[in-house]
Amino acid sequence: MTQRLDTIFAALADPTRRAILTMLLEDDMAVTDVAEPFTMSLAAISKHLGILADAGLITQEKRGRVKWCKLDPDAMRAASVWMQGFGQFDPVDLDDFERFLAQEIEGAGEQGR
Amino acid sequence: MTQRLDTIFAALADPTRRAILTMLLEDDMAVTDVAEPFTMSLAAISKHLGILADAGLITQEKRGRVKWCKLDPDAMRAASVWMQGFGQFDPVDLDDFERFLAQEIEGAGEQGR
DNA sequence: CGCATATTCAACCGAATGGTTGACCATTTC
DNA sequence: GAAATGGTCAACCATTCGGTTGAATATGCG
Repeated sequence: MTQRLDTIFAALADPTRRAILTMLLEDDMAVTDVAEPFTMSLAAISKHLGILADAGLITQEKRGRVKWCKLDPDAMRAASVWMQGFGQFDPVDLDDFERFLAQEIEGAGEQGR
Repeated sequence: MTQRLDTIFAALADPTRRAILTMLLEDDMAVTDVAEPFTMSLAAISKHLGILADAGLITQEKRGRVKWCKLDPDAMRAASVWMQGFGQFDPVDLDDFERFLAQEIEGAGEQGR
């Protein structure tokens, strides 16, 4: 479990990867489509997706020559459970969250690191 | 905000730092006392605490020659809010969490990295 | 004052991270 | 079958990370 949290939090620590997760919240996507809004190479995105998959944050399924990426909430839930132990947080204001998402998606492709 | 999530998740990605946070859940502690259960050097722990403080996960206050470390739930809440946007997770079973904590604290000092 | 205690600083080290490029493999399409 | 498309692999590079050690800086105590 400790091992798992390591990889989950490490995966979440990168803004590109978080942006990818928020994109996948909209819909499942092929690797190439995930890469489209970013300025970095396809190989780099492919690596990021690999890290997300290792952490269990997404699953990848190959159908034909395209590999579909899909959000998998289990890992995030595990981390969330851990964090919530540190205090009972207020229920999330989903409007706030949507606004935040819109902003983060918008900024997704702009910078490398 | 994105910047902040970077440092928060990066801080949480290290098992030593998570163990420190769980220790601080019990009570505020001086740096030396935080270091006591670990096998690594005091300087290393001091660095870890600096990273936790930078991320806003703890605050440090110097009183006399001892620096007290105190959990600060705000940063964790910010990250938790972000994560909860990915799915409405079940309310946490606090008994489960306590059991998990006991286990993690126990194992805290055993390994370097 | 002089010594012990609490903590950080600085330099260093090996390993991991995030990115690049170019070659490669697999699948679909003409 | 040849060419285009989707994706990964491998080697490389600069930077960051997690740790070490030894010296330095406060602060408290007899």
